Amino acid sequence: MRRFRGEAENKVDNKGRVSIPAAFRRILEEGDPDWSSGLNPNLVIVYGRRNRKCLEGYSIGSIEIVDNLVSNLPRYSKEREILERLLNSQSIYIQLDENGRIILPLKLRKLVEIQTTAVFVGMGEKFQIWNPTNYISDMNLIEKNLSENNLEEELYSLLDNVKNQN
Amino acid sequence: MRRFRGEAENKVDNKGRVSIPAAFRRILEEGDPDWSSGLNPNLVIVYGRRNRKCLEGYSIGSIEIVDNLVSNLPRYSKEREILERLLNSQSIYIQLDENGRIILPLKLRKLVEIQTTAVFVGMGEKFQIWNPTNYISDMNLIEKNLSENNLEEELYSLLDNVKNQN
DNA sequence: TTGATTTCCATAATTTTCCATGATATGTAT
DNA sequence: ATACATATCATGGAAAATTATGGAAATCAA
Repeated sequence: MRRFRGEAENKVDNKGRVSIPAAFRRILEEGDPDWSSGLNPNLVIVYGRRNRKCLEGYSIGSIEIVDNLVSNLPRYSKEREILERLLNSQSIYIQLDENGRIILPLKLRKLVEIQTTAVFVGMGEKFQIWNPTNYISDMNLIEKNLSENNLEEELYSLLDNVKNQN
Repeated sequence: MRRFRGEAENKVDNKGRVSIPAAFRRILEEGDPDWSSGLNPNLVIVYGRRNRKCLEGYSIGSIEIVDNLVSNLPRYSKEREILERLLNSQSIYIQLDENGRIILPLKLRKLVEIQTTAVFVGMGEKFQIWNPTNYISDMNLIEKNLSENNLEEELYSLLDNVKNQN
């Protein structure tokens, strides 16, 4: 499965319309089991991640993996109900329009402080949508953390450890 | 099967009429085997959940899954009888009207303290209907619980464990 | 009849769809 | 490479359809 990669900055009009970057559309199309040439792909936007000033976009395929994991938990267990709250109540289906745009409801724009511009950030199996300024801050925070503690090499070495466990 | 996602706050008039959020209607339509374009879908409202100040709405398809689970229990077992009580005697069929509304009987509104406004909360295979204030409290309770006990990570890791069991 | 319930109509606000345009890019033949 | 034709993309505006909601007429029940 191909992944969401790269960054793009697009305009948001006062109805909340934004273009999804063309590169991301291709991934959404591939990831939507109902999609076929000529149709407009669906996606899911999750807005409920704690401590995170951004929205997250998932292809239908990716979100179904998560949904199915939740569905395998005991139906009325506390854990499942909490997860449904975090994942389902705090998310919405959206379908791209004919021009490759979606509309971000006002509620979500306010939540992540998006007004006239949105940054789309590829994150592999999902992508994020940021207020441009907040995105820069978040990037700087990561950079700072990495350089101050010289973490980069250590971080990448994590990858090999994971591999060894498989 | 698509899932109930997102939150919506709608007015309840003094006859008990409320609009079902349009996004939820689509799911109810898809989930009702008798539905076809032009008709109004049915749903089931369960009001028998203990310790929970909300109503729960199921598509016909979803409630049948739950019903079947109950039917798989020994016919005259105590457990089955109790579950039939909670799920069957404490629930009703409702059909949407021409405008996408249902009427919530006074009895149910009193039960969950709904007066002029109701919040609809997507919970995957079902949705919940809350008094707005009670919903906020419930959400805060979850938040608090998650952050105080640093449970979020643990909760998400549950998903990975589930995966490993397959 | 009288109160309650259901059906039907009306409307403002929102959302969706459709069309238009300039900017980029992609391609093709000379 | 250059020039020209063809797509695709990001964006704006406006028409059309849908939603949420209130009120009134029609039906029903006791």
